[in-house]
Order: sequence, then structure tokens, then C-alpha cells
Amino acid sequence: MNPAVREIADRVASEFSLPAEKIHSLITSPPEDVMGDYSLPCFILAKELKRSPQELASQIAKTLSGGIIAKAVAAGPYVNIVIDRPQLFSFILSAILNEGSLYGGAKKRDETVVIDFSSPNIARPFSIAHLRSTALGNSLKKIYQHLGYRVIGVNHLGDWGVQFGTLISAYTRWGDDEKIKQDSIYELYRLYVKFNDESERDPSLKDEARGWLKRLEERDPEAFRLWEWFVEISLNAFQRYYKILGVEFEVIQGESAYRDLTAPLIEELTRNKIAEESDGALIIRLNKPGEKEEIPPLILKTRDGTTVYATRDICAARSHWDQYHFAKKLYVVDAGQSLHFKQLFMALAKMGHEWSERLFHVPFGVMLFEDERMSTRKGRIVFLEEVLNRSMEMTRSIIESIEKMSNLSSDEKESVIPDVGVSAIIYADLSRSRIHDINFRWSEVLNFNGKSGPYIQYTHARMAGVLRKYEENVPKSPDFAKLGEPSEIALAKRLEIFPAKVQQAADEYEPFVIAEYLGNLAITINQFYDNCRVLGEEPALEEARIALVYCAKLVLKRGLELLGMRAPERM
RNA sequence: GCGCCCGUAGCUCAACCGGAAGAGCAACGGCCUUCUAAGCCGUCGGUUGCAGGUUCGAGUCCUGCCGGGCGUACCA
Repeated sequence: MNPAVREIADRVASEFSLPAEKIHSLITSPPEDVMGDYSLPCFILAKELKRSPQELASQIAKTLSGGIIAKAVAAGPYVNIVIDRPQLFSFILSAILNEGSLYGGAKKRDETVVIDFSSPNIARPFSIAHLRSTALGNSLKKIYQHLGYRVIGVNHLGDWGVQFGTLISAYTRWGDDEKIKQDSIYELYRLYVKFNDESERDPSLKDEARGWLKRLEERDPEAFRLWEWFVEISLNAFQRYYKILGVEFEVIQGESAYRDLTAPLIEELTRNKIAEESDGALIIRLNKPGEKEEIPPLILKTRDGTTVYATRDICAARSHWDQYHFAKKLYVVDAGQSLHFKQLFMALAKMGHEWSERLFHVPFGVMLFEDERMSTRKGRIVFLEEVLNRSMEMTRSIIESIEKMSNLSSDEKESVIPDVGVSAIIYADLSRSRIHDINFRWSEVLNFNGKSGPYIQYTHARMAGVLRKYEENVPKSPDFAKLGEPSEIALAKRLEIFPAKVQQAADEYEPFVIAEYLGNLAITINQFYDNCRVLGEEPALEEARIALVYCAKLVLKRGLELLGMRAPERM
């Protein structure tokens, strides 16, 4: 708890005999730094005390000075408060110096969060659209870990269902083993697209695909052999992407892992009358009788007798609950599936699972490509691999064009290129709130100026450079009274709010909160860097500024890690 | 038709669950013999889609419109 805010609240509370907590919750920051460090709007207090806000503000301002509060002035209905500089720096920076990389986090707790993310469909290369769930989920994982939770990252692969009928069907018609061995996943993808294309002219192909799914569910050896082969090819390709992205999972279990649980589930739900037959399909009704709102029922089994993903999702949720007794389970899946998750959660509640309240859909908007909707089936997509490659090419050309700072050894250069190139793509994705659709544009993604991934990393590398050249240990308790430049104050205050941002990101399932914070932090750091020289200043000032640089670098690095990005020491 | 989401500067987006509208990009103009110029400084840019309502106060909450996206029983 910030001691300055606490003191402001306590003093105002005792002055007017009001609860300190209430005052505390009202304190905010003024719109501009020059106005002060904290601000107390007096509207609500004025109403309670039946006085005018302006008059009250000026009275509070008069009584507030002294001690940790250097100055308090009324600005109309607001009281703007300036904190004693040395104490302000001391409580912010000491906290960071003491807590180190735990700053903004929390101690280990005995609670588990399960995060279902990435979950791509087998037999299709990663497109840039798959990156959204992957980057969001991976970041949420790091954020919850930082807050002390045990986190289970689950990759619920789309490795079952009618799409496999489609693929097997396409393979038996046009498959070429040699091509598949050479170009593996891309060849499978071409088969898939060709099938969808052909089936628009000849709808009977779709029946054929459903037939293959049926055979697969009934363990037809030929169908099963092909399925296993396609899964293997796909997993190999996915592991390559995950390695580049630095993403790891505790559990990689696709829908197929639950295929043996669907029959007992259906038997159970039929027996206890949760499920009922309708139009030849087996469904769970979700509308209460007489209720007006029409929620479509959840389909457990189709007329063809095959299961659908909802069936397997029920099994997966129950299985995870049995294993982990999670505090929360998050499904990081696009907003187009909101209804599916609403149905899933309602169905589980109807089955009597009170833990269904711990399930949360974390939706995000769709990814457009240069203003157009992407379509896997129509072949209009951008592959993640291409995006990463072009990003790394861009990084390489920038590094090579800037000779004077290329103090990088060739080994360093080769490791910096993926560090920067990959993180640039991740940041481009996480730097907007998840619910908006993202329009992917090359010109924006490959712009490394301004608030971008490379900009933040660059700022980090600059801080690292200063510390490297300092050559001595970072002082634990420098003379904070030496600090006081506007850009120093702005930086310290920015560092102060990091823990609140981490908590907000976790509460809202929104890594963007941290992404935006880091962008703003980097701007603040660069302004400081431009205004304040560190090395070579008189020793006490140099020490104090080194401590500030150390704290800035530490928070930047931690923040980058929480987004799943790298923090190279040089670039 | 019904449901959910979105609408803020030319573009991409913020605004701490009702409190003082703000960044980046693009454009133009400055700053490298000093810790990394992937940088910094400055200029330009707004009737927050429209109309009402609640409130001392609304980009934010309520109602109705307009525009866009997604979904709407056997795909995932």
C-alpha cells in the first residue's frame, strides 16, 4: 500500500470524521504531471457534508500540508497534492530494489488456473489468426504465474470431428504420399482446400466425408491409420511454431483424447434424462419451460450418430475439474464461439456441476488481412511462418544498416534477430484490446518505430547498456534526495503503477493492459534518458540515477516476459 | 427477425467500472565529437455515429435510431 495515499486518506478522514477507505478509493491522479502526484475530487464529499466542492477543496488543501505531503493546492473542486520528493522516490524505488523480479507479483498460492489456448485445428498450417489465441493464452499464463497461481496450459487440439472425414476423403481422392512427405502440413492444407472447393460443385462429397468420420469413430483401421499419420505431421509442424514463439504447454491433449468418454457420457445423460432426442439428434435443452429467450439446444450426437465438439468439450471440462479442482478455467477462443461456450456452461450447470461458474470464455475479435476476412477453407490466409520470416528479415536489415551500434558479435546478432523479430509480431497482436477485430497490415506490423515491440526492447537494451558500463554494484539505498527532475519523477510514478496493471490484466484477462503500460513506460524512460545523463555525474547523483535505471530495466524486462516477449541485453 | 460485440483525431487505438478527452502512425520542422538516433523535441489534428434520458457532472449508465461485424440445432 502506498504510504502517501494512505496518509492523505487518513488525514482527510479524521478531519471530517469519514471512513478512510472511502477517501482512499476516491484518490486518483491529475491529468497532467505538473499539477501534482495525486488528486482528490471533492464532489462526493461535498454532497455528504452539504457544502460546495470548491470551498471544501480549498479547506482540505489548507489542512493537508506537512510531513510526507509537500504541497496541496485546490484547483476548483479538486485538491492536487504533491508528495515530498525524497520520500516519493524512496518508497517507490525501495520496493522495487527489495522485491526484485517479484515486483508486481505475489507469493505462491495453492490455487490452480487452467488455461485452454492456441488449440489449432490439425492439418492446417498456423495462420496469423491462430497467433491471437496463442499469444493471449501464453501471456495470461505468465501473468497468473507471476501472481502465484499454479497454471496449467492446455492445448486442446482440434484433432477430431468432421474435418477429419473431409481430410481423409480428400486424401483418398487426390493424396500423394511423396508430396506429403516433402511439404507435409502445407500439402495437407492444399488437399483440404481442394476438397472444400470441389464439394461446392458436388455436394455428395460432404456425405462421403461424414461417412469417413463415422468410420473413424467406429475405429475403422484404415481411417484410424490415416488419422494418426495426419496428427503426427501436424504436431511436428506445431512444435516448430511453438518453439519459435517460446510457448510451452503443460498438457497437449486434443479432442480425440476424450473420444472414449463420449459414449459413457451420452449413456449417463440419456439415463438421467438431461438429454433428449429431437429430430433424430440427441440434445440438451437449455431453455427453461415458459422462458422467452431462445437459446438453441446443445447437440450431443448428430442424426448420423457422430459426436460433435460440444460433446467432447463437456468431457474435457469434467476431466479437468477432476484432475485440478481449478479456481478458474479460461477458454481463450474467438468471439464467434460465444454462443457455444454459453451453451456449454449452461449444460454443465444443468448437469449439476456447480463448478461451471468457474469457467470463463475469454473472447477475442477476428483477424482480417488487409481489410478482408481470412478464410482457411478458401485458402485466403497469411501463414504465421511467413509473417515471422518477414519480421526477422526486417530486423536483420535494420541491424545491418546501423553500423555504428552493431557492436554485436555475429553470434549475438543471430540470436537477437529472432528475439526482436518474433517479439515484434507478438506485441503487434497484444497491443490492442482483445475484443476488437484486428486488421493485419504489413505496413503496420513491420513498422518498428514508435510504440512497437522493438521500441520497448530497444529501451531495455539502452538501460542494460548503462548498467553494463557502470561496472559497480547497484546501490541498495542511494540518496534519493538527489532526484527531482520532471522526467525522473514521471518515471518513478510510472514504475509505481506496474503492480496495479498486472492485477488489472489478470482480472480482465487482458494482456493488452500490460502491453500498453510497457509502451508508455518505454516512452517515459526514453524521455528520462534524453534529459538526464547518468554516467559521469557527481557520485551521489550517479548512484541515485543508476538505481532508477536498474528499476526501470527490471520492470521492463518483467513486463516483456509477462507478454511472452524476449528482453535482449543488446540490439 | 432475434441475440451478442463494436463505433473516439486522416489511420490504428487508449481513457484506471460516472470525474480535468490522450498516445502511436502518417505529414511537416528541428536535434547525433557525450550512457545505443529502432531515439528525443516541436507543429498539425475532436460537436467521442445520431437523438433523447438519469446525474452537480456522461466517451463511460438507460432508451430509441443509424452504420459495421459475428452468431442463430446436427461444422469447429
